[in-house]
Amino acid sequence: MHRWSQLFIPTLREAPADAEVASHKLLVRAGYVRQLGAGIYSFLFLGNRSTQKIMNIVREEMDKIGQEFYLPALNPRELWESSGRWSAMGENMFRLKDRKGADLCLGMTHEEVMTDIARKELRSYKQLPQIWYQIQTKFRDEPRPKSGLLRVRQFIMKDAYSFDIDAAGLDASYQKHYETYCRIFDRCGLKYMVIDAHSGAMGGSQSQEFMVRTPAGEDQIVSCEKCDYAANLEKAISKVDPVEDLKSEGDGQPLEVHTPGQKTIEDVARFLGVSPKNKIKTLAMMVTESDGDAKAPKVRQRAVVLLMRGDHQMNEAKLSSAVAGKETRPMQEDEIRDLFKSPAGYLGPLGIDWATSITDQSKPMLLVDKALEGRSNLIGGANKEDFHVKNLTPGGNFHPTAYVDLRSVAAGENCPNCGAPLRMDTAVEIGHIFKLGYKYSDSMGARVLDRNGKEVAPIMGSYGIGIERILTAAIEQSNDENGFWLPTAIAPFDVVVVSANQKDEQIRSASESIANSLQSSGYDVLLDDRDERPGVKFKDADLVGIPFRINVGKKVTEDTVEVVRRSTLAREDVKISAISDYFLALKSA
RNA sequence: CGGGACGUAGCGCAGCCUGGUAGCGCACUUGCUUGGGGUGCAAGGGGUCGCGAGUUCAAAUCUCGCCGUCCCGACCA
Repeated sequence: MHRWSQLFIPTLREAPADAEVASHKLLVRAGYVRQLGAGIYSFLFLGNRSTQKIMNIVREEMDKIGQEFYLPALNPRELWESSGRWSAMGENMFRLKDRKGADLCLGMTHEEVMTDIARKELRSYKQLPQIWYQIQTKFRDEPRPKSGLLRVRQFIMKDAYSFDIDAAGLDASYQKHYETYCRIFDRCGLKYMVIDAHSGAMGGSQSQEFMVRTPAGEDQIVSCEKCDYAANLEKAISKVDPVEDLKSEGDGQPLEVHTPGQKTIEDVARFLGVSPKNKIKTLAMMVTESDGDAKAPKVRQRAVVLLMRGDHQMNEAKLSSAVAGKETRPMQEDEIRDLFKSPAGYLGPLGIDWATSITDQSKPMLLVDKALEGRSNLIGGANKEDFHVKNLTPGGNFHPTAYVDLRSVAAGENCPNCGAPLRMDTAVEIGHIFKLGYKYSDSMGARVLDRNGKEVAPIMGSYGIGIERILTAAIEQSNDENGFWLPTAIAPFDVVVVSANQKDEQIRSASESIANSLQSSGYDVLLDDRDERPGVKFKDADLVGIPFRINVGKKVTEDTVEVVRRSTLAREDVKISAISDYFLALKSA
């Protein structure tokens, strides 16, 4: 049993001025954390108790499917060179030199170290599958740390890695993690959802994120109320209602129309009396490509032009996938003139020699959004100031390099599975499971012998959970102006026993004995034995996230105390002799 | 990295425009008081005014540079 009077729980009446989101304000006010620098936080007594409980849950569940390791945060450069990520990680990686001048970095993730162990030690399919995990500190030099503990530069992650002999094995390891993650987040008492995620530059075939809805989050997620479809906006797809194409005009060949001063989609559509749905939006981008020479790569810029339906928005993550993760940026004015021979506002696909396939690197690419596939008689720019073109038909009078999905889903569009309207929410990512494939075993040279004595690369998965984000998300889900309440499993204490008046001997001793008996029944009890006025103690009790409170006051003369549930503030008189049973019943309920 | 704001006691802020004794609330210490929702009274302690340079007889205040923090954007395996 812990006595408040002996503890360091520095609660604040006011939130720090630079805290914006609820969890940040409350974590500081409740004395869980203190800030040391941008995206760097110290965990004090209560904060540490909570994250330790979270880690214990994670550990208990992970131990059922894997083995716990503990890897170094300090990594040599050569290791990261071997996977190609020393340069790929860019500025997000903290780098330092040792006294001999050798380069080191602080680990952002541990595919490299795990794969290094695997390549040195794993020899046979008989040793597979393996699931190795750790709970360890990660360092990422985020360009913009923000929102208290939501985006930080040093944080604790449970990261796990699986090694299997084949894709079926990976499926099984992945599924184990899926189920384990559900158990972990269920035990932590979170309301979460699992969504399809964008694979990003990690590649890989499948990836799902565990998300908690909250306005404080940074991710946009799309979900269907009717069925279980849910995806990150970076990945989400939807059904679009069919659009009636315009009738061809004249001989059906591209037909220039004078559109003086009409530059935007809306202007042109209004001017010509058509819907933006019959217009083509032309986006001019440049992609940075290298020739793949690892030692002295030649880098060059190449034009990539995107065509979208006039009323659709381009999604950067989808574009990134379409160009295999290469860097893209909008074209500058002179680059636009070079390619289109026209000012912006009148750009279109005609008159340019486009690459005929994705593999043809010699010409500019024309990527057309799938929503335009099969459409006809669209209106686009003429590549000539003050002119647009009618009768544009993809695959007819111009030929896309490829049709790809580039479109951002919008709220209210139709679910790809069941057709019901989709909703959009912001959310915070608390876990991510990932089929990596052969990326690291290939690049780093991990090999085992298969059943036929043939050398093969093991197939990998990686799986992460943000420990502090579980705490933060729980607070975002359950707070009011007076504080927050955590699920019992991750709260620093199960119950706080508030002695309303330490000077009243009967109240004081009743508080002691209640706290003692609950503690010996297996609850984590905090006894507020401070010589403070009751109001101060109640305010603090409401603030610090403990789910239950027992008020010990004047009613002790009737052998009665008051149990307050923080989430609802519902209170109930309970006989002192029945208090253990009362909590026992709660636990089994 | 681009745009914006801020930096004065542990926390929240005023003072700066118009240069001249550094102030308020909370917290803290001591005493009394009070005892079911941040009790009241009194007396105290605590500040290189982010750092550095410049202007001036004199700088928290004006000028320049740097650092730090937050917000928007870019970015975010």
